[in-house]
Amino acid sequence: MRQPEATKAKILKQSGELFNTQGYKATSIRDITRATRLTKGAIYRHFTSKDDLEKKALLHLTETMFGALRDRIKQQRTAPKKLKAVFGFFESYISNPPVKGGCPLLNVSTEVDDAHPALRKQAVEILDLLRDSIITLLKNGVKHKQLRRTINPEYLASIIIGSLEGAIMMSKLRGDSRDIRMAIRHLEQLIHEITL
Amino acid sequence: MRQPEATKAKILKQSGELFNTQGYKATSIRDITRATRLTKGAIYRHFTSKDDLEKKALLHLTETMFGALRDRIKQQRTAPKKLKAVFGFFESYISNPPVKGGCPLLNVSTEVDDAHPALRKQAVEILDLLRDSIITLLKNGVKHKQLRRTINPEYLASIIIGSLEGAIMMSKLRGDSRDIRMAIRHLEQLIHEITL
DNA sequence: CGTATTAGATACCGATCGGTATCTTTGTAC
DNA sequence: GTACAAAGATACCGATCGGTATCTAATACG
Repeated sequence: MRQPEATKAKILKQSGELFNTQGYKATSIRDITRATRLTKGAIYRHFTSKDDLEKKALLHLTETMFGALRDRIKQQRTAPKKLKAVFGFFESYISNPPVKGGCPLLNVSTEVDDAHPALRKQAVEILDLLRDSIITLLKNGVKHKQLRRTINPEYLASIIIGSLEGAIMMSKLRGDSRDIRMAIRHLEQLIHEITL
Repeated sequence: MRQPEATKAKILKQSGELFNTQGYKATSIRDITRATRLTKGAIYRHFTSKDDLEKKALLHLTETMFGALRDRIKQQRTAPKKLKAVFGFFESYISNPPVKGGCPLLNVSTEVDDAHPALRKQAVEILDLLRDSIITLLKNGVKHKQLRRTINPEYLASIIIGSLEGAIMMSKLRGDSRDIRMAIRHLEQLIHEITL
C-alpha cells in the first residue's frame, strides 16, 4: 500500500485545487491534510515547507493547464483555427474547468504582492509562456500565408490574453459564461479581419 | 484629540489599502492595528467583526474608485471622449493608482469563492455598477448621434471592462504599463469604428 | 527470517489568529 | 468641579497557524 510517488502526486493535485480556489495564503496545511486524508508528517516528508509546496503545486497546475491547451492547439492545422482552439480552451475554464478554481495565472497574479516574490516570479513566467505560445502561433500563421503580414503579434497576443483573462474574471464572478462568450465573439471577429 | 469619526475613517482607509494589496483573508487585525497605530479595542468599537470591516472597507474602496471615475467622465462632453476618459482612469491604476493595490473589483473577485458569499455579492454589485455606467454612456452616445445606432451596448461594455481588467492584471504583474496601454489602443480603435 | 530504511502518524512547539471583558482616559453637561 | 458616557488601551481567551521531533509500521534486501 505504500506508494510514495502516488502520495506526492495526490498532495500536489489536492493542494493545487485548494490553492487555486481558496488562495495560497488562505489555504492551511490542515486543509490539505483533510483533503488528502493524510497527516502533516506525510506532507512534510515530501515537501520542505508550505512555500515549497505552493511553488510545486503551482508548477503542477501550470503543466496541467498547458498540457490541455497544447492538446487543443495540436488538433487544428491552420493558425486561425489554432487561435480559435485557444479561445475554446479559455471558455472551458467556465463550462468545464481543466483545473478547479479557474485560471491559475489569474488567481496567482492577483494574490501575489511584493511579499511573495517567488510565486510572483513564477506567475510572470506563466504569462510569458502563454504570450510566447500565441506570438509563435501568430508568426507561423503569417509565414504560412494564413494571416496578414501587417499584423503586430506582440500587440495581438496582449489583446487576446487580456480579453480572455478579464472575461474569465467576470464570468466566474457571475457564475455564467456570457462574458467569456462575448469576449470570444469579439476575438473571433478580430482574427477574421486579419485572416487571408 | 478624540475624534471618533476621523478614527473610523482612518481604519477604513488603512484596512482598505491592506485588503486591496495583501488580500482580505491574508490581512489580520494585527496588520491593521500596526498600520493605524491603534489597538484592537479601537477597531472593535467601530466595527462588529472582521467580516463587517471587510465589507465596509470594500464599500469605501468602491466609492473612492467610482468617485474618481465619475470626475473624469464629467470633464468630457461627448460619448467617445467620455469613454476615453474611462480608459485613462484604468491606465491610472498602474501609473498613478487612486487606491493602493490596483483595481478593487479585480482583486476581490479573484479572492472570493463560495466560502465568502457576502463579499462575492458585493463584488457582483460593483461589476454591475461599472457595467451599467458604461452601457448608459454608450446609449447616450447613440441618442446624441455621436455613436452608430447599430452598436450593442451590453456587448461592448463587456468587451471594454474585460479588456481593461485583464490588461491591468498583466501590467500589475509585470510592473509596467505596456499591456494596459496596448489594451487602450485597441479599445480606442474600437470606439473610433463606431463613432459618427 | 531478520534487519535497515523509509513512509507516514502522532504529539508537541511557540506564535498568531479573531474575538471579548475589563479597565483607563478623554470630552461633555450640569 | 464632579458625574457620566463614550473612546480607546490592555489583557486575556480558545483555536489554529507553520513547523519539528519522535515514534510506528511497512517495504526492500541480505
